[in-house]
Amino acid sequence: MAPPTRTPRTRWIEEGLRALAAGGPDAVRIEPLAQALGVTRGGFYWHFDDRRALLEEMLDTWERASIDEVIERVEGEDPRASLRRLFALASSSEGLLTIDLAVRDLLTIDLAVRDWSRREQTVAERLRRVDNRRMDYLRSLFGAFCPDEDDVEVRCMLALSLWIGNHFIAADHGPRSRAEVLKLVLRRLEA
Amino acid sequence: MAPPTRTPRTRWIEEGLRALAAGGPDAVRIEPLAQALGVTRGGFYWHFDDRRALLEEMLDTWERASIDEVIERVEGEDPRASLRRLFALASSSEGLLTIDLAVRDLLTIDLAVRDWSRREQTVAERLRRVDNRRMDYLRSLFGAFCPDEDDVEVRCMLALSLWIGNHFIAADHGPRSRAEVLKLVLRRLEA
DNA sequence: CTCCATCCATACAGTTGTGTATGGATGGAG
DNA sequence: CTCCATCCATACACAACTGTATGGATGGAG
Repeated sequence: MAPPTRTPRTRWIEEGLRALAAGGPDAVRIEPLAQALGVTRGGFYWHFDDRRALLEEMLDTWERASIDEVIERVEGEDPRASLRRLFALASSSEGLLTIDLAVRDLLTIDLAVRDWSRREQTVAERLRRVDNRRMDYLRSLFGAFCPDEDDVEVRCMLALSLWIGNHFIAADHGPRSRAEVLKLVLRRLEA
Repeated sequence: MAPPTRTPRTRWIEEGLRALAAGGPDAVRIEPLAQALGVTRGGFYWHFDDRRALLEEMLDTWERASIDEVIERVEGEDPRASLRRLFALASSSEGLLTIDLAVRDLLTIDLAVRDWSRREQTVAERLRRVDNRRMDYLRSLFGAFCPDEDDVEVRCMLALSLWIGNHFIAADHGPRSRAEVLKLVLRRLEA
């Protein structure tokens, strides 16, 4: 049925996501992608209508992958332990997901999509779905040991902000390392 | 001495920063810039060696503008009031700075530069200078009413993360508005 | 072995941008 | 009025990419 298919759709999508992570949406160009895959653009236009179509499918893949896979990875009994695993993941590079992208890549794509969403409405809507899913999960974690609703919401916002800020902030912390500061913050958030 | 200079360097830089804010560094192209300014590229290459030179000067301008102007704007007696003004600024659009860019633009440029810094070492170094300056300021604010050093560092990291996260996070907050959540978080941070 | 689905190479036309070269305009200083 | 600094228009050479068209190649199904 399905012959060896030397360069199937998924390879183009993977490579596209890699390019997105590395250089943003403007860096996702067919010609360099083909070169990276060791072929010409010939096959690309067999799989996809045009560049837009690839970008859409890339976002489909990202949305599906990041909406649950990360959560599944840190889920467990103790909500506080899940929180710690969540932030440990932010610095890790081990493991692969269903699609052939490392966790580290998934995180970098996340950041790229965030910036992208500032200028594309459709991307913003996808990000909203993903972020809402994550917020729900965070609410379930904090809600497990915080009685106050407002308190839960505050902690969720701070946690997600921290997750993002950790990668977008370039500041030093004097004698402390970033990892140490993160540990301190986390201890505060799960108090 | 200085004739009317119809389109001086600063106009190109301004328009470049506007393009950066709107579409990221890849959107800063000479041809469209010239079109936006109502001229051809003729004059551009008189002012600048090449596109890189413009990007450098844009970053110079941004670095100088954002390293102090925002701080001057919120500075005052009460550190808690300064904090509130800081976060009020994050949603405002009033007022102009020395260069002819609105505060809102300056903030958007900030986000664009953050993403940019992930792939350009030189940009990352500039951002580090700016972020360190801001962190120092935040430390002075929190330090005014927090005795514990670790506590200060935690709050600074959270505050800066929140400032950024507020713009990069797309999640909803159930019955609450984002502004309400921000107010709750701020109350917590200045407690 | 043949056929067909799948994928690739190549060539072409068109677009958009870069950087250079060159010949002006234009207006204030002298 | 003249000159010069400042700025602009135009034209050219070049590069990179997009999308289309067309003719293969390749390998498993039948």
